[in-house]
Amino acid sequence: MPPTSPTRETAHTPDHRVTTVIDWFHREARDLPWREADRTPWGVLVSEVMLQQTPVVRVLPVWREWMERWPTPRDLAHATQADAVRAWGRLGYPRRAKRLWECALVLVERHNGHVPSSREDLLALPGIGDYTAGAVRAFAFGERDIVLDTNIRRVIGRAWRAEPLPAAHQTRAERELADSLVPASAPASVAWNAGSMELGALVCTARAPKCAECPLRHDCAWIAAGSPGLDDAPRRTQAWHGTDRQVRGRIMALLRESRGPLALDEHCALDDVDADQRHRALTGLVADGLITKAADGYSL
DNA sequence: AACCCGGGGCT
DNA sequence: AGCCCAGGGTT
Repeated sequence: MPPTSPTRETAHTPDHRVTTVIDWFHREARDLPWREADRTPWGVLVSEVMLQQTPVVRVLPVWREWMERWPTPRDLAHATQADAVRAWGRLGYPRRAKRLWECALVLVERHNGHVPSSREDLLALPGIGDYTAGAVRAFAFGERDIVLDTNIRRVIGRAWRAEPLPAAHQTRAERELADSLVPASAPASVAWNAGSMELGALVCTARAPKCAECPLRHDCAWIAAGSPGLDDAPRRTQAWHGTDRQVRGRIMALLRESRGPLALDEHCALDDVDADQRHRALTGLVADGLITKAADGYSL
């Protein structure tokens, strides 16, 4: 048996903070349907796309409806894009529904109706980026991978680097630190990925962290430094009222609820919207492939 | 690197 | 009323 060098020993001994998060997760994990033993890779993929920028409580009912209607990629591939966009409801960012539907078509055509498990194949799917590819590999297939969403970035930034909030863009150093923290064994890596994400979502939240209940409160570099910098950290304010995004959302809502085409260029429900902005929203939605325009009006 | 893209619930 | 949030694609 070869002697183990100190550096290798260090690299393979999990940081005790990682172990603490894993233990906490085994005690406190929420019961979510896409975490059940009977979950499918397709269900996990759908959940991850829905959870991009949308909180769990809003995703739950829509995910259940999708799984009931379209339990496999083949089922969704037999539906229309309009069906998918309607069933998306008010989750927001409806391009995700379109891409999920396109995803189902690709899975049928190129992967025999199954979700692939390699990073390369996953990244080639529409709407699947770096985060979602890692999440599907970890949570659907139990593979060891790096999953670096905003929650995990915040937990690592605070507990290991004493930083109040993650920077706008990932750095190489951050990526390497995150990589070094992922346990070597696949099951432990999955528990770390899910657990650090859960900790960030429930306890180590962005603006009002519940440090008193945190399993890392005695080991957190940020707390040890006096929890600096949170109040004066820049806020990402995003206007909403009167924006193009709001108008697009209103148009999508009108079309979801309409059975036939709508003459939206002169629709009374959009009377309060500036004509230029209305036109911009409509042409943008057509360009995005979310709606179509015909002689009798717009439809999904 | 910068920009665009929803929406609801909480404080 | 303001603030928060399980990203991805395009330019």
